[in-house]
Amino acid sequence: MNGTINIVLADDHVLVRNGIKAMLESDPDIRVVGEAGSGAEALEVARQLHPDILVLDIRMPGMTGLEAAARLPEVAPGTKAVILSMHDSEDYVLQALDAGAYGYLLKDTDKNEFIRALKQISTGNKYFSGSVSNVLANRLLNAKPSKSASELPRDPYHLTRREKEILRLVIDGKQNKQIADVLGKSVRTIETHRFNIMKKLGVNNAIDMVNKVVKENLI
Amino acid sequence: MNGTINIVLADDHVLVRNGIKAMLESDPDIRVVGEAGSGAEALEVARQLHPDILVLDIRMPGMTGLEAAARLPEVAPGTKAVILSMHDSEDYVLQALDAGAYGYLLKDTDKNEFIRALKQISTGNKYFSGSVSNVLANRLLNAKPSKSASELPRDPYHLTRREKEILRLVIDGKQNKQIADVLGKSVRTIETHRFNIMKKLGVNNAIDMVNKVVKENLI
DNA sequence: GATTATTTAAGTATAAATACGTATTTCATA
DNA sequence: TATGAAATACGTATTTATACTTAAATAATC
Repeated sequence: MNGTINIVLADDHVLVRNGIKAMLESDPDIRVVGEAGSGAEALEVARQLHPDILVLDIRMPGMTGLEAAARLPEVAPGTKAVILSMHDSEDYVLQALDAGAYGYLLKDTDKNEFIRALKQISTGNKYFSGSVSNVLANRLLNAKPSKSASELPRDPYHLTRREKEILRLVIDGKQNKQIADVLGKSVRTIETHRFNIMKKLGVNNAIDMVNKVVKENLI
Repeated sequence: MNGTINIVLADDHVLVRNGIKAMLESDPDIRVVGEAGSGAEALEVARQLHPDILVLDIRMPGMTGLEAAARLPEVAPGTKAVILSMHDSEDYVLQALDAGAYGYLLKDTDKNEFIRALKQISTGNKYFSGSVSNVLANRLLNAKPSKSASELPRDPYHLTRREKEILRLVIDGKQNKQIADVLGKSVRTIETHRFNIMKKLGVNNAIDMVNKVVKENLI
């Protein structure tokens, strides 16, 4: 990353801010340039300083961290909000996402992970504590409920393992020569497999093979 | 659930297995009870030992970790699969989810996080490395915005009308002879169009052409 | 009406895929 | 250890696709 990451910390407890500040500034690339004790104050400081990242405790007097995160783009468009919380409550996590937060970290996140998270976020990625990913993953799975079953590779054509492996490479656009090289086999072998695969699938050319595989979600 | 967590490690490199094993067994609650060097072997060992967690490297000879994860319920219903990977590729992460994996950890995950992840997974939660959560979060956010922009066929390659028409037929699995018949043109004409299309798209074979068109939502 | 873009199509080669049949080796498993 | 499935590989032949170049006949547009 290019240069120092400027951070503003918002938490209504000075002690907590000090603790986090000490933790973060042990890394030479991170600098805490401002602090705030409430959501409103956080926005005000962010407007003045335009830090790279605004770390917001979720629970603060007046305006919560979630609210502040949602308003952040109005006052400091380039600044990325990160929510700090004690709980990995599903509600909070999803609200943070909705609020446009770039991260959701638990307060018991250890130092290394915290720093890693901030660095990743400063590059524009999102970072959610691993413990929180549970919420995201479940949400994603429930969003596409019927999929997970039919998303599993089906196998109605009794393709062997090798055949599937080769099929995968074929679909990836590799030609027989390349596949042969990758697998350390002769081109003739690949051709044979390919012939057998097409026979099993009942198709007459490579493109129909690809279409069939994609459509029927084989592999 | 409050006893020892039994783990089976699957990675095709003994060194990697040893490293992870040493790392994990520094925790008194975790025991590595088996190892495997391939996806198939992993399933076999899982069937015999029914561990709490099966840690699968994503890249293994023959059957990938993702495939093995998907098949795991058939051979060891209670065992939870965790994918280990070098990359936080979006594809892999989502595939892992689909495969029913309980976790996706990057290989550079540090010891504490690794152990925390396994403990959380053993209780039935999911755990995705923070760096990976980026993928999940974006997926969740993009789930509904039915991209009005990318829904429309894009045209960054300046394909002519005829070229698109032919491209459509090619993707439909038609071969040049058939296309020529349908359009009442000579096969050479179709070949020329096809050559020009591939040139414009910058691909070297039909399958990559299909892939590109599908992926980039041309046509 | 001149200019430009598109469509059409051929020439000439090479490379690759398709279509089988056949056959050996490997390997899990009965 | 016999058996069958899977993986390996060659032979032979035909068909398609790829890789260019060139160039004419049609549009389209300015």
